[in-house]
Amino acid sequence: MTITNSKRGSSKPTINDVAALAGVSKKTVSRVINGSDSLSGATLERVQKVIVELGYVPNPQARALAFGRNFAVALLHDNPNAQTVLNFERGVLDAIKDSDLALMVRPVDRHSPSMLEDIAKFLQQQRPLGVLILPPISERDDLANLCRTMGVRYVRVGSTALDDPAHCVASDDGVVVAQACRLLISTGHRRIGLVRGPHGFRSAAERELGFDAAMDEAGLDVPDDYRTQGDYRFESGRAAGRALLALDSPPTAIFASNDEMAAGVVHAALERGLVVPRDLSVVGFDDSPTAHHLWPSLTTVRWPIKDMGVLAAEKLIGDFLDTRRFSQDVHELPSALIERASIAVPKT
Amino acid sequence: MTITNSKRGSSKPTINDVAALAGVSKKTVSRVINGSDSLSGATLERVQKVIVELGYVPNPQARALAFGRNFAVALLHDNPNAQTVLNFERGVLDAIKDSDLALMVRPVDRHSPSMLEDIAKFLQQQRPLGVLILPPISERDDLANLCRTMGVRYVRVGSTALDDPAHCVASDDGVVVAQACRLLISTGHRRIGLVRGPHGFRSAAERELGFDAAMDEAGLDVPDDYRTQGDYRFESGRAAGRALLALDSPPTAIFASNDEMAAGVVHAALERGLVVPRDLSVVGFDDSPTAHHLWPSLTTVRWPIKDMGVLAAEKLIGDFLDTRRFSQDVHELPSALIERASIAVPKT
DNA sequence: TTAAAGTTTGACACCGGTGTCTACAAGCAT
DNA sequence: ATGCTTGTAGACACCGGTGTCAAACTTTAA
Repeated sequence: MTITNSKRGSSKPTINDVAALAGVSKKTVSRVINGSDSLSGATLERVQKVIVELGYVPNPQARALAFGRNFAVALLHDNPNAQTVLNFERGVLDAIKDSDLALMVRPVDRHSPSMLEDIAKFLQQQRPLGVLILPPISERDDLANLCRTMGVRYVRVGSTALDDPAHCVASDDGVVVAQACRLLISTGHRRIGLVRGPHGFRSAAERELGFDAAMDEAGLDVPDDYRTQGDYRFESGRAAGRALLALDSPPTAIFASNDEMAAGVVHAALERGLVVPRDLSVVGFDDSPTAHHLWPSLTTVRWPIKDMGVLAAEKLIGDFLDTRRFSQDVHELPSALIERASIAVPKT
Repeated sequence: MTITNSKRGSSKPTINDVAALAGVSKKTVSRVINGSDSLSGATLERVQKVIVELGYVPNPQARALAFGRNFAVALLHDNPNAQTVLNFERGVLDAIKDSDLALMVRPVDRHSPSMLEDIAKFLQQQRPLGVLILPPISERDDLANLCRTMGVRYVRVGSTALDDPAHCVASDDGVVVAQACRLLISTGHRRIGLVRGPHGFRSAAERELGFDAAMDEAGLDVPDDYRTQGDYRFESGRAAGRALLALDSPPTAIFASNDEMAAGVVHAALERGLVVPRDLSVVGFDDSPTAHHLWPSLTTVRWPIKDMGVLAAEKLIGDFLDTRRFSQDVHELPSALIERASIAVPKT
């Protein structure tokens, strides 16, 4: 026993204080903290009692230094949608709230040429246990490779499985979009337009696939000019809406690949003096606040984003958590179709 | 000189490697890193050269342990508005991007009885250099006191100066709201209704004060039933709108204390078959995505939230930063009135 | 009964920095 | 030249944990 009591009586107790009071070595206390094996029931109990008595909490900074890793998980995102990021964050915090893990959020800039380097530097410096990656940057394989080569755990969140089940959490965009489109079809629509998401985005491709599936199923033919290109932003949706509505035989319903663009489509319709949904039905995707606030409120698709946060955290650092809500092998979570007021029976 | 080279050649260089290569002691390298005084130009230069050569970056975990503080600033928020949080975050990151500081984001639950304890535990464990507090929890003096007694620096963000200039960053809500209301008045409105923010919120009070100022100035009398109570959420705005429009002599314009409630007011108007802005002018506050996406797009007030992030960070940890954009004594930043399409000349 | 194997625990170095105190050199007044 | 102050840099302990390795004790097998 070479342990001395900490000098400053008022300060937070350290591992040394616990060790001294329990009459064991630091290392033994460390073993108790980390739930290591090979501990006799007697010592374990004694040490735990002292820990509680002193209200001892291990110092994360010291642990990080000795362990070579920060007891934290990092969230990498490129602000697809503020509400999404925050809700996901809530999910992650929910999952880790009983552990002594921390969450660090890292916004990155997808358009910066130094993005990968910046992230590499961040991972080098902060050494989180692992990273959670939100779309759209979750789709980048080079980022996943970076994590792999740097030995940092990662979980990618996406519209579809982006990686093997251990490294991804997915929604089923294609499935719900098909469901949404079937709703349009069963309401009577035959001429249905599409506003795509940006090129190169997996989510955009998945949603279009869902759209196609529903159209095929119903034997509906989609003319080329019914498929318009957007970039997930409001203005692109408005432009797409204007183009679609200016066609000789315009669609009676439009599926926009996200809510912002759907809002743009609604604006385009209103500009022409059309009434939504009487003259045009619109469906969006995301269930953003906008979808709720728009008039008419928008029928849309809601990602189970908070649950995805929980699941992603559990996948990433399940071994550090003592309670789990999801089983190991789940990786896809179902989205929900939120039916609101933007769909009606077509006039003709 | 008691320094030995690090054994593992491939690993990141440590302070020991730098010291050995430069032929100085660890402590001297430490002095260089921290820009301490009392260093001869010769050694400083030599050490700096080696640092660059080796690509040495100090290990934040080790620094945190020795320094007794994490080189990070924490952002405490209660999700007033997702976009606001994220934009503020951007500002903070902008300010610290050239330093080796990190940002940790901490959502808290204002309604949880253990909020203060949770935050205290967080501060104890993570030991950030300081905390940035976003409204509405920034308004809580007990939180500020907690920081003060725990010796953690803090800066509070609010609608008005919540603390002495060194500890707060403020917008000028009252001033812009008055300006917005003057715009309504000069457009011809005489019957102007108000949807208040929730009781006990400084921002709500400030905005009402601005409203009052403009009304007084114009000698307009505001009947009691023109002042309705909201809680910053959509539904409360809709309810308030319904109540106002059901009055015998309804207002021709309504100022809602935030955009969500303004959206609710717009819904209430549309429900009655009114056309906005022809039959009712509406002004909101926040410049949220909703304000932009609504039809008609909403005239509203934009907080300089990103700049407030920069300013708040500079106030909090200016001594760790080598570049500053704002002068020490600025603490109020001007908001902007964003004129869009929701105001028109009243019919009568 | 004794050797071999397994279990539990401690001493000690170490992670990579910073604080304190001291040694030494240079600059200044006496 | 002597003594004193000031500036510069090093030795060493320390922050609060974890890894390694060996000692002490227990159990099992011969």
